[in-house]
Amino acid sequence: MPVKALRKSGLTIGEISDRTGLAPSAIRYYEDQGLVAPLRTASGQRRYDRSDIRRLSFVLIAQGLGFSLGDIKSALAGLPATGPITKSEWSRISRDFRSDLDARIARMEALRDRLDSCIGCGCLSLSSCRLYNPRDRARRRGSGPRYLMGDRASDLVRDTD
Amino acid sequence: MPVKALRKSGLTIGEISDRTGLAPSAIRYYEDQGLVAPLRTASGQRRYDRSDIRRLSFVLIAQGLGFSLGDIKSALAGLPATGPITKSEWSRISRDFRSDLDARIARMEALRDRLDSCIGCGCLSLSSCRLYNPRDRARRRGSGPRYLMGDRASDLVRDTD
DNA sequence: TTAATTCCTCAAGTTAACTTGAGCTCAAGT
DNA sequence: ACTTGAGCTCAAGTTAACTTGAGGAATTAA
Repeated sequence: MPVKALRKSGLTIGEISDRTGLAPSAIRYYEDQGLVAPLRTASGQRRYDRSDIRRLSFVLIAQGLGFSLGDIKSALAGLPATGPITKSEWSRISRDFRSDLDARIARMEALRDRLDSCIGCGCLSLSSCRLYNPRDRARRRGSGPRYLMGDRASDLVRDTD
Repeated sequence: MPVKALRKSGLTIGEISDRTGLAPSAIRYYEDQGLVAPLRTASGQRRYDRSDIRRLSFVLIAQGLGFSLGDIKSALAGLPATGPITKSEWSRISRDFRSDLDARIARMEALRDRLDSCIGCGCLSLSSCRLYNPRDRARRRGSGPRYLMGDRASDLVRDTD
């Protein structure tokens, strides 16, 4: 039989850690959160597919851009939980993710371009200001109900400050 | 004397809350963090300047874009802790903040434009990939030392996945 | 066959950014 | 004068995203 026929059954968590820069504990945590689903050996050790490196790299990057694991899980929804991911599947992710990214980019650009004029002129207290986009990003940390950015924008309509 | 001569001594926390959409508890928290410094009445109640609405709106927006309160505090450093903020002062903030914003925008655009090709082709595992920018954003949550995105990029050089 | 690594699970700790609640004071309306 | 709605402080709880540590099993290197 061909020399290079037998492939290892998968990558260990340590190898994945080395390849992605993620701590093993973080990788296990992502598994708990349903972001990655490695196989197990008979003795219970995790074995990852090579494609999981790519998957986890995506998690890392999207996270660095401020997306929550929940956001990322949604973006990844529909991909096969295990096994290689095709180029067309990544393309779909790309399309779905793009609107999110575009919205964020637009907001950043608006802040960048308007910091002078917008903040300087008091526009920030207008509910119509582009920087307050109620439909974008439901950021929440801490507990209990918290209204989202822009939810009470009606209170901001008066521009007397 | 002129009819409208006497101005109220300042805005209460409730008024600030209504105008910014921030919960009073959040506003007090920001004060603890040094982001705003209201005066106090003889009895100890907080009294805000009108300019604090603008200041807090900036906090809200920057936060929504993923900046930490620490980042924002730095951006705000140098502004007078209390009293009105001039247009030129906001312009300075704008300039200082702009490079941060530009870096983020660039990274988002890179991800947006390269999701297909970059992730699809395995470029994500290259340390040279633009999406891994070691100098950008030291995100940390949780405890203990954690290496930053890109710190171990050398482990990612092999592109065999 | 040790000895050293690496891995496993599970519980508990950590940080940021707040919220909630208790207990009390203050201010505003009638 | 009173009652009710704001405010105040301080301690403790919460969520996300992990880390750390204890106690134990499995792999790998020598």
